[in-house]
Order: sequence, then structure tokens, then C-alpha cells
Amino acid sequence: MKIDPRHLEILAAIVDGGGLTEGAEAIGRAQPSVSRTIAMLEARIGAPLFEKSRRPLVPTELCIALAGEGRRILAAGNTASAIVTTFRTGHRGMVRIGGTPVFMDGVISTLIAEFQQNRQIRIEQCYGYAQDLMDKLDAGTLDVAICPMNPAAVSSRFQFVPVLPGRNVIACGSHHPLLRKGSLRLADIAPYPWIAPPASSPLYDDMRHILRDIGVTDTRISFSGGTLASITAILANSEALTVLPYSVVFMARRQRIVSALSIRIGHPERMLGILTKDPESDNPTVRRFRRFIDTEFRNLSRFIQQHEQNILWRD
Amino acid sequence: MKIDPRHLEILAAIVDGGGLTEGAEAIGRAQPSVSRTIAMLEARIGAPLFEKSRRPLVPTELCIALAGEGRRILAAGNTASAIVTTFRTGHRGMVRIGGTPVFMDGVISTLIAEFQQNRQIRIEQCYGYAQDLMDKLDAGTLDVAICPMNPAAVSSRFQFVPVLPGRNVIACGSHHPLLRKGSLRLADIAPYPWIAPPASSPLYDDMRHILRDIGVTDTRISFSGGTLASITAILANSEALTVLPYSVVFMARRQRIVSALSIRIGHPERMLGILTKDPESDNPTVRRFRRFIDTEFRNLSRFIQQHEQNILWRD
DNA sequence: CAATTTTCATAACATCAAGTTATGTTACGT
DNA sequence: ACGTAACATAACTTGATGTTATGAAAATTG
Repeated sequence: MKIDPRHLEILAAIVDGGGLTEGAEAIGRAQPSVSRTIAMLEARIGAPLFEKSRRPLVPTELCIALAGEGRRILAAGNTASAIVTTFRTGHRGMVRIGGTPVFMDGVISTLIAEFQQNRQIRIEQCYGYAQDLMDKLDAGTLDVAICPMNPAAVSSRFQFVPVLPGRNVIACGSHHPLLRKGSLRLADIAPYPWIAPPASSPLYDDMRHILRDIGVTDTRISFSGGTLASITAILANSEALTVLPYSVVFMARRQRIVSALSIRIGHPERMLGILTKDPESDNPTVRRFRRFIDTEFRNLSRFIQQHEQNILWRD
Repeated sequence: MKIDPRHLEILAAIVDGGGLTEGAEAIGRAQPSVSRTIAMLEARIGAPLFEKSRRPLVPTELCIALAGEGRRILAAGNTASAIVTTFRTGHRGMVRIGGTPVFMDGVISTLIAEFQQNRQIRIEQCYGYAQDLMDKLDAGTLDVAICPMNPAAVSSRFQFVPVLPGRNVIACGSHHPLLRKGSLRLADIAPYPWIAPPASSPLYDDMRHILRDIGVTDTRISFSGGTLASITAILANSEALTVLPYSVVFMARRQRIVSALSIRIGHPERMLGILTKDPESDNPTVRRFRRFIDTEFRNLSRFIQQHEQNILWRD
């Protein structure tokens, strides 16, 4: 005998409320409605649920047992409602994000940890470069991409919200001898080996341009192919140099492991930004994540600007 | 946002079954029905529950969370069904029974314990004599009465199922000197004191008749007003005599504390039986209890008859 | 004890979710 | 690319649930 779970809910409400009227109110219905529902339930079960002709309604043993189950159903329904609410307010759910490796490791991961505070949100992260990320957004396997792009060159199928200029710096270990030098010249830099980003990454191109600009010719590559963790470790324990996004070095400044050389280098025409396919159709969690990233980056941008004013950039 | 618990059940069934078709079958509906239900649910919630355009249906994070609650609801519903089933088969519920004190204590209580084996049944017992019990049956505060009555004199408003002749015996402690005597005469019995049943009980009248029949004139009452437990204790620790229903002494024979004198006494025209108001309208538990009492008493009756054949009754 | 109030039951009707069968679509495997 | 299996849609029927209005009965109160 299958019983409608809503009927059990009503039963629980009546037993707990102490009467038909209270139960009806508790569950948001009119009294006659629940009265008839109970009558039908009794007919189906074939046994009375309340003692007849008693005014403060007295539940049967059977009724009390069933009301117990009804209470469970009520509880499950409430938590289900809560789940939906937390989901709709973006406090629960999943966000699939992708971005360039160094940037995800060096900046985004820190923000993610903060975003997950007080929320039950799962982040599925993947790494990739611009084209890759756009393909995934198209395929619907990614909600948000965070990557450097030329805002003018973004397809109209995507929304691109720029948040930071895509500036790079020459990074080194915080113990590096060049940091103690007053002014840097080509001859000073030339002797040191370089860590190369992956050949397919934009950073790699950036580095090539920078080296050409400052006149370094035969670059000695001492390490390549590592993610940020490896790069940081190498920088910390050698005198190698590399090119990293300023924001990454900025975020890492707290650990006092890596620093940036005070040398002005040309920076690309790209902006770091949030790339999405159809911002309106995203679920609340994704929206909230985008908003969060956006505001955090604007804060970061301000910090970086303040920081830059305290540094003398030399040629 | 209130969610229909049945929808959550369906969700759970789909997630567990791995597809719409399986889920629909599990819950006993046609596939299009659940398809539309899910569509409506998604519309209400405002978020997809399954990933679109994927053929082995892939549930969303949100969906999995909600399905968890649905599973609870399903479980509660199942136990509710089980409760109803056990109730309908008489394995659960409550029976309100009443009867004459000595008889309830001496016979019925033992049977109740056996009846409750493997069942979740609450017994509400009360004591009373015939008129009292009929009033309570009339008032609907009693399901079954078990008492001695003259079958011919039972009102047609009641059903009376006789189960045992209302025979009495003279009871004594099992150490009693009279038990060692060959044949008993009035002079043998006369010296001993008597325990009197409550004045309002049928047993009291029985005792008076018996004493008159066997010629005892000035009866010495040593104890009165006690229930069976007290009477038994007095019998065990004195040489007092009393009148008890044969069935009570029979049930007590195991403890070897009380015995019956082998003296034939007149017995009343009453039958012990099961008295009910409206046997058809009773719930399954009560019916089952009546059936149980009936068959147990028939067994008891056979035992008693076999037992009697092994005893020489003297005048 | 009668009057009043409270509480539950019933009636009559409207509405909407949910059931059905029949029939597309569409993703996936061969 | 083609067939199959699985899901979606359509059109219609049914039945539970909602409503208001009202009746009946028990409990309370003066």
C-alpha cells in the first residue's frame, strides 16, 4: 500500500499542531481540504487515524506511527528547499573554470579559497590557453575562463570582461644579486639563465619579445616545462630569471620568495579578463563566482597600482 | 520554495535507476509522466537537473543533492507502508481488554505475553465485572471483555463467544494438609480459614453457594480484598482455603504453589467467554487478538479435560 | 443547563497536476 | 549513415486538491 508522502506530511502537521485547523495552517491549506484528505486516507488505509467524536483530536497509535514518518518527510522536504535556496543564491553548486596555468596557480587559486568560505561550492579547474578555453566554453564543458586576451579581438559570441592589464615582469628569487644593484643594464642581466614557460603559452611569446627588446641575444634556458610551483622553487634556489605576469609576482610577494626586477619592459596589448559564453544563462553560482572574481580583481588592480607608485622603474 | 515530495521521490528513482525509463518503472509510472514532471521541476527551480543533450542522463550537482532527500522520503514512505501493512495484518496496534480481576491476572496475562511475541502490540488492560465491562464496550472505551456470563442472558447488542465452562475449585497452598487426606469430609474442611474474593465479584457469590452446599456454616474469613498475587501468597504461606476458577489454578499448577482440593462442588451456569460489541467493525489487531484468545482457550479447555480425567473427584 | 464558541465534517464546484497513449526527436552504437 | 533506444512533446482524461459556504457536534462558559 503506497501512501502519498504529502498525506503523511499533513498527518505530521496535524499531530504536531494538535488539531486539523492548526495542521492545515501549518501546511498552508484550508481546513476542509485537510479534513477531506484525512478522511480519504482513513478510507484507503481502512482504519481510523483519529478517535471519533473527540474534540481535541486524539490520534490513533497507527496515526502516531505514520506521523513519525511524515515528520521525516517534512524534514527532508525542508532541507531540499534549503538546498534549492542556497543553490539559487549561489551558495551551493559547481563552477567549472579554466585559465592559463601560471595565472590559475598564482592568483586564482587563492581567490577560490576565499570564495569557498561559507559556501558549499565545488570548483572544477582546468588549464588551457585562449583558443582551448573558447572551445570548451563552446562545448559547454566550462563555465568561466580567465585568460589574457586582446579585448578588440574577442569574438562576439563571447563576453569578455577585462579586469587587469596583461602586464609582465622579469621575476627572480628574492635573494637575487640583481635586486641589490642600483640601475640595471643589459650587461648585468646577460649572464643569468632563464626559465622558459611552455612553448605554447602566451608567456613564452612575451618572454621572447622582452628578451629581444632588452637586447638579450643568446638566451640560456635552464628550465622549462614546469608549473608555477616548480618555477617558484627554481627561482628560489637559483639565480635564474623568468617572465611572469605582474599579478602573479604580486600575489607571491607575501612569501618573500620571488621578486620582480625594477626594469621597465614592454607589455603586450592584452588584458586579463573573464571570458564567458552566455553570461545570462549561467546558474547563480557561476554568476556569483564571476562577480566575485571581478570585484576581487578590481581590488587587486588598485593594490597593484598603489604598489607600483612606490617603485622606481628604470630603463 | 516548497517542493512536492513526490517529485523528490521521482528524482531519487531516476538518479538511482540511471535513467528516466528506469526511474519511471521503479516508481510505477509511464515514462512521459516523469519526463514532464522533471521538466516542470526544472522550470520551478530555475536550474537544470540533468545535463542537456547527454544520453546516459547525467544528473546535476543540485539534482544529486535533491535526490538524496528524495531517497529519504522514499524510505519514510516505505516504512509507512510497512507500518500500515503490519497494522492491517494485526501485527501492530493496540487492544483494550477488560475482565474479572482474578481471571485476568491468572490466565489472560500469560496469554497476552505469548500474543505479543513477534508483534508490536500494546495492550491496555482494565479490570471489571460483567455490567461494568458491558458499559465500557458500549462507551467504546474497550475492545474486548473476557468474563463469565450466562450465555442465555447476554444482550443481543453484544456477541458472546463461550470458551470455557465457568467452573470453580477450592484452592489451597500446595503444602496443605488436606491434600494428603484420602477422602474429604465436612469435618475435615471446617477448621480452616477462608480467603474471600471482593464482595462485588461473582466469585464471592460462588464461594457463598459452595460453602452452603458443602455445609460449612460459620465461615472464618482470614483475608479479603486482595488481587490474585496476594491471594496466592496467602495460600502459599498459610492453610487458608479459597474458591478460584479452575482455569486459574490450572495455569498456576506449574509454579507448584497452589493446588485444588479433590472435592466436587457445584458450579454455576456461567460460561467464560469473549464479549464484544461489534465484532465486524473491530480493527485487525483486535480481531487477531480475539482469534488468538479463542484458540488458546480451546487448547486450554482440552488440556483441562485431559487433566481432569486423571483426577478422582470425590463427594 | 442553556448559550456560545470552537472545531471538525460535508457539499458543490473549479482548477490543475498528473496519468494515459501516440508520436516525434535525438544521441549513441554498429 | 543508419537503426535502436531513450527522452521529449502532444492531446486528452481523470482525479485529487483547492476554494467558499454551511452544517453538526463537542467543549467551554455564565
